[in-house]
Amino acid sequence: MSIASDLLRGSTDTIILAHLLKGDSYAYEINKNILRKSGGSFEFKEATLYTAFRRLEQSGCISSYWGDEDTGARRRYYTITTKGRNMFYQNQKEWQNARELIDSLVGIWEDTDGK
Amino acid sequence: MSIASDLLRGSTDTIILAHLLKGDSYAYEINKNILRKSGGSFEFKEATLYTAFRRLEQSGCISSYWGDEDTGARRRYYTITTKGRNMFYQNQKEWQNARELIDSLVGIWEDTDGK
DNA sequence: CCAAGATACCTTGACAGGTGAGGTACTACG
DNA sequence: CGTAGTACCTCACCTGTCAAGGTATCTTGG
Repeated sequence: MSIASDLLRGSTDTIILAHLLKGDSYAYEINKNILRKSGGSFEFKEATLYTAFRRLEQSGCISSYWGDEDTGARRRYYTITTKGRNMFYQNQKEWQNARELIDSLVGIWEDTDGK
Repeated sequence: MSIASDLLRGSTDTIILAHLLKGDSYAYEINKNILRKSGGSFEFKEATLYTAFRRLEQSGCISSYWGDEDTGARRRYYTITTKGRNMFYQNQKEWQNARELIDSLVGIWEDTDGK
């Protein structure tokens, strides 16, 4: 049953910022990109997706504007800000630390000390 | 400042189960082992720690008994159950999947498709 | 001897993020 | 015309974290 969502919880914002680093996009498209990149195994729930974008905008990491398509559903495009870029690099480092920490804590380690 | 706790959120139970896999222990000791293993960079907050143990016991993954030390603070020891063992191996697999997924989503990837 | 710190446990209330369930509006297809 | 896809949004609920408070015992330094 899909990927345990609590494991992704701390990476939601970072994943979104990573996509916007490549250029402006809109929530729905980013989610479909994630689905494709994960080989169909993961995408955000819609409620999670849109609240994440709102959170990121409110904290000044991204800014938005309406697309001007005159056909089909309207799209809200997002741009990553300087603050968002910094946040991303920071989060990326934190992820690397956390990953190594968890790896060392959930692995089947050999004894590290006598006793 | 320390490790972002949201990144650890989904691994709390797995980390505890991993320790109990090596033998019975008590909450405080496990937390200090975590602190030592992380090189002093991480340990659970007490409230988080004890609620996690209670959660695991209520879900049948661990069982507890009071230690019989007749000196010092009393200790509640925990034993991992068969259910807990299965849970651990399951969680460990999920962690590996999640880790790879996040790695692929927060990395600076090269283009994967034309456009 | 007594204060401080370590050991070891516990609970409560607030808060943040994820999510099910619901909604809107447009386009395309058969 | 009904269904499915695109694309957005909101609300109420649940779960896990954590600051803050508490209890009790033992050890160590002044």
